[in-house]
Amino acid sequence: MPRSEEAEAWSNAVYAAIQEVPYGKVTSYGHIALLLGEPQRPRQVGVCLKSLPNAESGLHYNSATVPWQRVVNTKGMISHRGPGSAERQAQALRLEGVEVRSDSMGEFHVDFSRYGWFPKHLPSEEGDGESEDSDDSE
DNA sequence: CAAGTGACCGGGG
DNA sequence: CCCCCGGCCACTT
Repeated sequence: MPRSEEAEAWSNAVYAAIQEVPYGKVTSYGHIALLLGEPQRPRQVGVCLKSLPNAESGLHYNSATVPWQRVVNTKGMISHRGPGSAERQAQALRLEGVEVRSDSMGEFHVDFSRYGWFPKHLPSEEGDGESEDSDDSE
């Protein structure tokens, strides 16, 4: 559990932001941090997910209400943090219709050009042929 | 209390 | 394209 109010506020913000990720879409830790106005702290986003309570916890934010599976790293890959954890995440995404393919190295990969959700794009990067991310109109 | 680690990211070599 | 390094900050040893 968080040690301070500030830490709890941060984790709550992280969970709320992740809930904004649409069903069947994925985003990155870094982008969640960006949405929270803290682009320099993608690691803290992961820390919060690590401490995400179980569905049985009874808390408002838990593994059943927060789509933790929709967050991967900036390379679109799922890192193996624990035994079977990556497979669990991959499976959860597949149930949402997200195509997750595994390479020979046992790592799972998602195609951002098809399932990526990045509502905020950095300025000063415009004009070049980036024919992706058409910003869904909900 | 100090040092190490990590569900990460971007830049430089 | 791959590897290494600094930064960030909570949590662990």
